[in-house]
Amino acid sequence: MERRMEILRAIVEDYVATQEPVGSKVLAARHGLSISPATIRNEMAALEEEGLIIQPHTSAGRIPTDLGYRVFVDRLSTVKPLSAPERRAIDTFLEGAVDLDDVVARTVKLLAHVTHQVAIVQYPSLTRSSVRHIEVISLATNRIMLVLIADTGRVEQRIVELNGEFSETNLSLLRNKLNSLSVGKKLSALPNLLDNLADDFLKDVRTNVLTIVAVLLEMAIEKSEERVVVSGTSNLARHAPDFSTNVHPVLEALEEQVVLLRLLGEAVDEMKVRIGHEQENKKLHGTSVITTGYGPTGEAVATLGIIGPTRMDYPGSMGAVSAVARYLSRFLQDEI
Amino acid sequence: MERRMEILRAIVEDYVATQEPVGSKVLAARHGLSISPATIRNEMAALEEEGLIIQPHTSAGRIPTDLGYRVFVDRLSTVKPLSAPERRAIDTFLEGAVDLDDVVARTVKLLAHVTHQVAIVQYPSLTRSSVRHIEVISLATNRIMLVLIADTGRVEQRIVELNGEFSETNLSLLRNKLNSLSVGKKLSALPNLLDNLADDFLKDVRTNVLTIVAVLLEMAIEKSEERVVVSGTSNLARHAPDFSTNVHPVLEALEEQVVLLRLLGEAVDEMKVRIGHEQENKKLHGTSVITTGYGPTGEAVATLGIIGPTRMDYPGSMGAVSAVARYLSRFLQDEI
DNA sequence: ATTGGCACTCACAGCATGACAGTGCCAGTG
DNA sequence: CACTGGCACTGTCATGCTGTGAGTGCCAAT
Repeated sequence: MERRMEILRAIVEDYVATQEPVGSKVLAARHGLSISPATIRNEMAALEEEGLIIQPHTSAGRIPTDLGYRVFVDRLSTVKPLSAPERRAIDTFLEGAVDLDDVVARTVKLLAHVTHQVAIVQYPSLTRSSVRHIEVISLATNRIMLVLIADTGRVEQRIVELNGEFSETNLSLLRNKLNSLSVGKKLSALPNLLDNLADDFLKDVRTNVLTIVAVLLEMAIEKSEERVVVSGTSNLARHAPDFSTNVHPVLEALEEQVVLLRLLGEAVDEMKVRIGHEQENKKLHGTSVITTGYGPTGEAVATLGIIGPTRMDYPGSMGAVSAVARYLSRFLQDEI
Repeated sequence: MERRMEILRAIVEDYVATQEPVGSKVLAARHGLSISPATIRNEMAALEEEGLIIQPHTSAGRIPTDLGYRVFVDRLSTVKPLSAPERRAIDTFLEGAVDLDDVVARTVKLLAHVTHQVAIVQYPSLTRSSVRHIEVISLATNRIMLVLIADTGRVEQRIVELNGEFSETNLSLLRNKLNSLSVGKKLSALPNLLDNLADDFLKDVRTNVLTIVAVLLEMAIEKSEERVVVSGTSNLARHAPDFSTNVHPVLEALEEQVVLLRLLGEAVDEMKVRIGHEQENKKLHGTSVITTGYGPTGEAVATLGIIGPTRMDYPGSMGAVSAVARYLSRFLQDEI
């Protein structure tokens, strides 16, 4: 049984490396297994029986099934650590980022670069952030801008059109109240915290205050998980000989924020691997996704990951994803 | 001579529609030209002599060269107007956009959708914008956030780390000075306008003021042209049978901001078409680019456009690009 | 100047062929 | 009883051949 798993491992590694169905002979030769091809054939038949490998046609070697990859991944005890140059690359890549946009943009490029896959990075989730500051800026007599600054470095702004005038006095009153009520609190708590805010204002400005609060809540809650960036789509071409059938749906899927967000899922700390048909989205059968959470405090505030063909280098990619997440978390802790 | 051009037009249209080399016979049949195939052959030979068309191999029909497309496009007097449903689609698509990010994101999706090509939209250039407001927000004792709001709707922010304390009094002094000096002025004028600002402050905060001004100028000038968004990359797959050789470099090119910015070029009002080898970037030979400027005042503050295979529907695409630019300009005028 | 006719050229699909990689099965061996 | 060598079998793939058809260029006739 142990030997059979060893053979599965060899098949996966060989197939990932060569992209070609692997037969009993080369397997015996290339992988220092001290058993004969005939024995391997018997084991292979058993593996095929279990649904872990298949042969594309009678006279071909075997390739792993999604289930085969699954078992392979589950039996990995350690992910491949990054090489020294890779570690240095990460450092220099992130160095000198000026703001969160910059950090995220650099990270996603970096991840695409080290894994040679398509990288996806989600901005820190607003619902998991706390308020650092809320600013209300007067742009014109009946027009203000709301700026919401979260402790994760995210900044959201929105212009609000008002009815009639809103005095500078009222503005600073509002600003103070907003901040004293909400700074340090979770964004998800805002609706409750700001519930009665308008009562403290005179009747004639109350509707305006209500409008502003409504917009603020919209910014904080509704738009909250919205931002995701993608990089390295050209890597899809690298891995795909059978292309236009294969890549078109994937590209399509990657263009939809909703799909991406579902792909990343709820931010959790541990690494997740979804292989081929394990994914709900039909367009992404044929690809695997590796995701993990990241966050400045060590607690996940968002997710990042990669997506690539099922025949990918799992140990390597998993190592890279986890390393980049770790670096990013550390960086956010220091800088933002 | 006029007839020859008519034949070129027919060849281009037929080839764009069918994707297949077009021969003299079908040309005579399908395009109501009241001349015989033999005559067409003679004209075709002449067109080939002039370098406007070629035949991929001896026994095949003709396809236009880049130069052929060029002549075809230059002789277009009118671009195809959009259909009523398309116009309605634009309206509903842009309706309800809440801020500039939203507008730009919707526009690029829209453009990709109506043209079935890859769409590129540049954010309004900061150097062509004027200052609407500058805000300085205190986040912590030695940490402030600078927010720069431009009249084009663009908002840039940056966190600035300070040396030691910076009092609330100084903050509002700085805020007032910054705004009174710069509101309504072009961003490009900021360096001169803010040159002596620090002199008005006491010595002990002067370095901090200098830091802040430096960051502000960096935001305004250096980062200025930086933002471009792309959508519809999956459309590349739609048009490409000869794929992995063809699309990989294009995808690569589209991932580089620098390339995109060079592609869009200086924002100018009139529509530009660059066909195949007319482009500097080698990766984009084989594609054509249609760009045009847009801006709320009718004056171009940025560029948008599409990129697709040289064998594209030029009249239709040009119509769509110009219409979307017009709608977007109008929308910005009203809303932002 | 235009056209019908004709010989000519290639690309391409269809088919047969042989080489080859890999398998499953079976009988023999320690 | 697990392992192995041998062998017949199967299906893919590359190769080469052939006929067909689309399309051309040229020429003589109108």
